[in-house]
Amino acid sequence: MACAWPALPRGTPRASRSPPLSPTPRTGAAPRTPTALATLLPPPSAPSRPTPPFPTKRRARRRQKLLVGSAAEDENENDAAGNDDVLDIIGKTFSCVFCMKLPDRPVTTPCGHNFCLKCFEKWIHSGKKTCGTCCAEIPPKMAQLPRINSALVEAIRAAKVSRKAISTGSSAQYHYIWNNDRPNKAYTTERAKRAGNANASSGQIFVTIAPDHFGPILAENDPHRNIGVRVGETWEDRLQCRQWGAHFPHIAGIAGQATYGAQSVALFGGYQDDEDHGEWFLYTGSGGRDLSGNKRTNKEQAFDQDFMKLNAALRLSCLRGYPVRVVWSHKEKRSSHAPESGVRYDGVYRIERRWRKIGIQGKFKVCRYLFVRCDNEPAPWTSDDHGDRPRPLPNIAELQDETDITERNERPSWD
DNA sequence: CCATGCGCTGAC
DNA sequence: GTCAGCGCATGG
Repeated sequence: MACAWPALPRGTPRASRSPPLSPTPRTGAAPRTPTALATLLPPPSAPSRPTPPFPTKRRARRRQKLLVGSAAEDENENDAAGNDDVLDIIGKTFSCVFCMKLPDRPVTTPCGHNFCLKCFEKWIHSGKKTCGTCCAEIPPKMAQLPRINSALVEAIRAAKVSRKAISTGSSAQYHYIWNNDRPNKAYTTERAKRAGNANASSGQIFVTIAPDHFGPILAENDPHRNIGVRVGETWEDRLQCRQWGAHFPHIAGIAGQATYGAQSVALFGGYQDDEDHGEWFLYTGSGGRDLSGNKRTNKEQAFDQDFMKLNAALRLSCLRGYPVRVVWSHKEKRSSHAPESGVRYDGVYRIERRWRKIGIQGKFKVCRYLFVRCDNEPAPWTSDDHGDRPRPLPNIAELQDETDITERNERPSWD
């Protein structure tokens, strides 16, 4: 398959479609009724109920209206004359030391000069150890792993597009009753105080999405700010990330249900087999680790992973083409695309392939997933003023000899 | 109910 | 730097 992405009509909003109420039991698993887990809470005037924690009645969700959403708005792309000056200034001030153009995936040296990521790597690989502008030394650490300067990315993008007012629509009229008793930040119970935030409990959940909501978090589910969770939004830690709904589990890297699908994944560098290329990456399933001794995690593989539980959730999302939210942590130490600090929401991806292989550790099998970005908003590391467009699938070397492969075989779940 | 989970902290 | 091990949230 040369191109896995169907050509979407230009300007078609591709976001926030909930899966069908009763997923067809293609996998043989019993379909779960979403409403069983979740009941819409009564309006504020109604008497409160302590549980369940989230309302999960699946309503038809409003189509997302994003920055680069509608065809009508696209017509205006060329009238940004007022921004030319800004772009000029940015171009002069921040241009790539190597190619002299506006940097693509910019990285910034401590001396304050910028490179495209690719140009920087070329520069380093050609043996250079100093900045091409001021000859200041480039720290070995940066030479080895340059991190994309997301602030500059933002600045360039802001100069490129004249931001249009976002129509917010009506905000959700309900919120979770149980939430009201919780503080704004993570907190520790009396019993857990000794270990501080290590044993913290989540604070309020600020967004009104159901815990099994697929796709982006829209303005209508953000009654506090009315903007939704935007690509690039960054939080201090997993608990804050949870509070804004991007990824609910506190420790686990996959949010999902075996018979329903996966809502989100976290890239934390916890699995050696993970491999990142920004717009696509290879993700490793969970499990296969010995958690005896009251551990929560363990780096060492102790047995094969199989497609049960969370790994099955990812497999189902792959089959159905559901959108999966992705958050990245600064703990992912091997990637230029990871944030410098905190946890960042990077938009929705689809899982195009799923297979298994012997892990890097050499003994046991791990579940593998090919994630490809598919979001209406540009990624935090690019200065593009548009979201993802169809692109060919990457060539995965480890897939050459693999026979047990699942491919996405339904059209992607976009509106 | 029990098992799992790519966190987090203080203590070395 | 390494390490143990806790509450909590979630799935089953």
